[in-house]
Amino acid sequence: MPKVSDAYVEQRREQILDAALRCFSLQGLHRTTLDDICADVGLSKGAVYNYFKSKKEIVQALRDRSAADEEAPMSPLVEPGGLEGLRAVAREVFGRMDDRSERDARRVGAMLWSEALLDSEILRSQVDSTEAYRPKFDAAIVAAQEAGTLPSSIEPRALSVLILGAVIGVQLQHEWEPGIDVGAVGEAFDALLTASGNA
Amino acid sequence: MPKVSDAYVEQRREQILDAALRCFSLQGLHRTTLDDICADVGLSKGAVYNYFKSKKEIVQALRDRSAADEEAPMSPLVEPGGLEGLRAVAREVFGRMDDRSERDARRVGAMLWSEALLDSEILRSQVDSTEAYRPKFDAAIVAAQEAGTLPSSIEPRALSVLILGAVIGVQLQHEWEPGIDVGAVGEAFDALLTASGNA
Amino acid sequence: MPKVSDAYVEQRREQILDAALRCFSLQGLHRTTLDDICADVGLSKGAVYNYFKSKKEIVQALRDRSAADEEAPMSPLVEPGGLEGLRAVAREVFGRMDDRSERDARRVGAMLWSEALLDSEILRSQVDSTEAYRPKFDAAIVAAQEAGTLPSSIEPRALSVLILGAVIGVQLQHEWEPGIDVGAVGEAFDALLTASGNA
Amino acid sequence: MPKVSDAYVEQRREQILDAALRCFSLQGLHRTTLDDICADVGLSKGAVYNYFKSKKEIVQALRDRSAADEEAPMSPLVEPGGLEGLRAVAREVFGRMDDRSERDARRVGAMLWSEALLDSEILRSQVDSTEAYRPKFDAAIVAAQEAGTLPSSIEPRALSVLILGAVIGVQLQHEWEPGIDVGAVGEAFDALLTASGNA
DNA sequence: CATGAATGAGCCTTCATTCAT
DNA sequence: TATGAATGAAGGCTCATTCAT
Repeated sequence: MPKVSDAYVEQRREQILDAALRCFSLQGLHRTTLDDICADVGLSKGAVYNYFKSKKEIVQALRDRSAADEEAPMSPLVEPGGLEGLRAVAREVFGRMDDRSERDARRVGAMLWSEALLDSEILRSQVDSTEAYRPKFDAAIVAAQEAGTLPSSIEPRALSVLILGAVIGVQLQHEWEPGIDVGAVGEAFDALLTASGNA
Repeated sequence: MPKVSDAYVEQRREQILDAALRCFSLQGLHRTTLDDICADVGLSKGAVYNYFKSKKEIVQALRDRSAADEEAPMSPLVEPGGLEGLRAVAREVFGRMDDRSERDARRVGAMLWSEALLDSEILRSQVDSTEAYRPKFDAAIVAAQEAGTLPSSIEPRALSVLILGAVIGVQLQHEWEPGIDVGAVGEAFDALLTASGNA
Repeated sequence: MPKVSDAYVEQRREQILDAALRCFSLQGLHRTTLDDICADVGLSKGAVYNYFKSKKEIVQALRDRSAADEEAPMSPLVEPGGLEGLRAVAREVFGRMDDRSERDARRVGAMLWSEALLDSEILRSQVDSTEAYRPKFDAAIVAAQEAGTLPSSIEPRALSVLILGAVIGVQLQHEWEPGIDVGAVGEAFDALLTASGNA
Repeated sequence: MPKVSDAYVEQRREQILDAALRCFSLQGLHRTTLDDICADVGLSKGAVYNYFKSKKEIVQALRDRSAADEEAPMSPLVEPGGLEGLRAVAREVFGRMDDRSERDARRVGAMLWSEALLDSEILRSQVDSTEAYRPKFDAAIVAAQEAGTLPSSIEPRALSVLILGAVIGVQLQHEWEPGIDVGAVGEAFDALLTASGNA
């Protein structure tokens, strides 16, 4: 019978993950030490190890936590769906890239993209979360094609890879060069998509 | 004064970089040790340190070396330029993503994208090399717009960020999921671009 | 002042010691953690620390507890005493080495033999308990010599060391190689002792 | 091609093992840290790890090294063999127990007896080395029985276990209580063995 | 009395870097 | 130049012990 509630445990885990996110964003996954995280969260090493049994588990938890955040902006794919859905998602996603409060999450997210190349568990989580909403992407594309607002010659799956790729790549460039006007990039995407439908 | 010719030195450096590329591709920048690289290249640690004064310098050299490889496929931007140039570049770039012989380079390249978030020198090299051909991108886009084959409402710079982003993001996804059909993605890109010009 | 009876306290202590014995037998004195013991006994760490003020004290208590068990089989040394007493003790001791229910106690006992080399308190307890019955050994030997059933040229003290040593060493070998037939070893001891008396 | 000779490597390994033996004898296997060993041998930790890849490997090497030392005193079992061989071995073994220069080896040896209960590799080495000379023991006993100098009713294997056990147990007692006169114990053994043959 | 979260010293191990040969 | 033994600063993780509830 635990002395503290599950909510307390969950809260502690979140605190630790928040600290880890800050540290990772600042120093990277590998240069951040457990001591850094402990100092940031204000707990001893032993305490942290009561909530996560290894550094890798913290990284995993962070990766899993971000999966949820990635799914939210995809809802327009279902409703209204079609071209409008794709445009709404793009608006949302490109728009959020300037949100300061999510900067650490975006940076660490990008680091995990690299980590996924080397760590099969990270990769699994990464791919799973991407594949979770790819069908919605595909469906929206198909709907747009059927509505005649997107060239029907394009393979839906390929286009969804292309669009998701653009989001990923623009986000990376934006972290490299914060001066990049992601708002304009979003508009360019919107214009391109819209124009291609009027062909 | 060196007893050996510059060519010999350069050759040795290339051998070491080749070995490092293989190791980094396999184990990542941080998990690869100098011993791994030494074992791969068949030299002692002391020898390696005669050509690079630190592990970081090896990483830097690799990053710089890849800059050259990135510039080559961009030549169609100048000649023929315009929409055709953009399409030719895309064809080339997406086409190369399936080239097995460049897989290590692509993987390490992707790792460096992440490293650039943390290391200002890597970032500098990364941004410099990107910015080196971005003007050509922009020029080709402007040319296409003037030729009426691309919507003139799109901000050229934003579109170049979007396109480069797509390349980056598709490459990442392809490394995560080798099953992705990058050829089809290239075609999708081509179709999208072409269609938007006929609006 | 304690709210609970001494009997309750004693019972709890015994439960903890039983758990510790199982853990130590399985993992050794040093590899066993307090958490292991707590898990085995089903108490929290705080509870355990209410009954023993350190891990070392648990080890000590176990060592002290085994002293009692070691004294019991020695009673034949007094009655009937002499060669018969020695033979009876040997029968009893070698016979018990196959008792599954005492296996953990034997294993931990052997671990404490090693620990006694390093810890003066364990050593003290170990030596005290051995020396407690050594006089009886000596007396039985002397009695046998006087009865002419053991060579009088043998120094009693030396023979008692030899016999106790044999018991210790056979027990160790038996734990290393459970296949050893300790019954036969007991008979060999008996035969040797008997034969030497008929010289 | 190693810069240093194999002999140099072997010498370094021996130096480290010697240091480890001193530390283990003083503080035990578990309380001794790598730093203790490094300080004793006068090398850095990194250097020690060039010769042994873990602390456990040092322990193993020590255990294996002692196997050789244990075999040497057993040669009389073959020549002259029989009862005389057994007596000669006993004389040698009990005689060496007072050798100061082998004290650390004896103490660590005893610690390994305990460790063998928990570590299957140590156990393997321990049992292997014991079983290596047990056949010679058995053969000498059989020879003595055939010569009529040992009761033929005794099972040879059981007697060899008993004798080896006596050596082990006496050694342990001697380390606990250095005051024990092992010379006298050796004589007691000799007398017992001799007397039993005259029955 | 019981609980178990928190502490923090300490341990084993790794690895970039140096330097005598 | 090439070698690889040696260095030593960290880093991840463990665990006996404490103490507020």
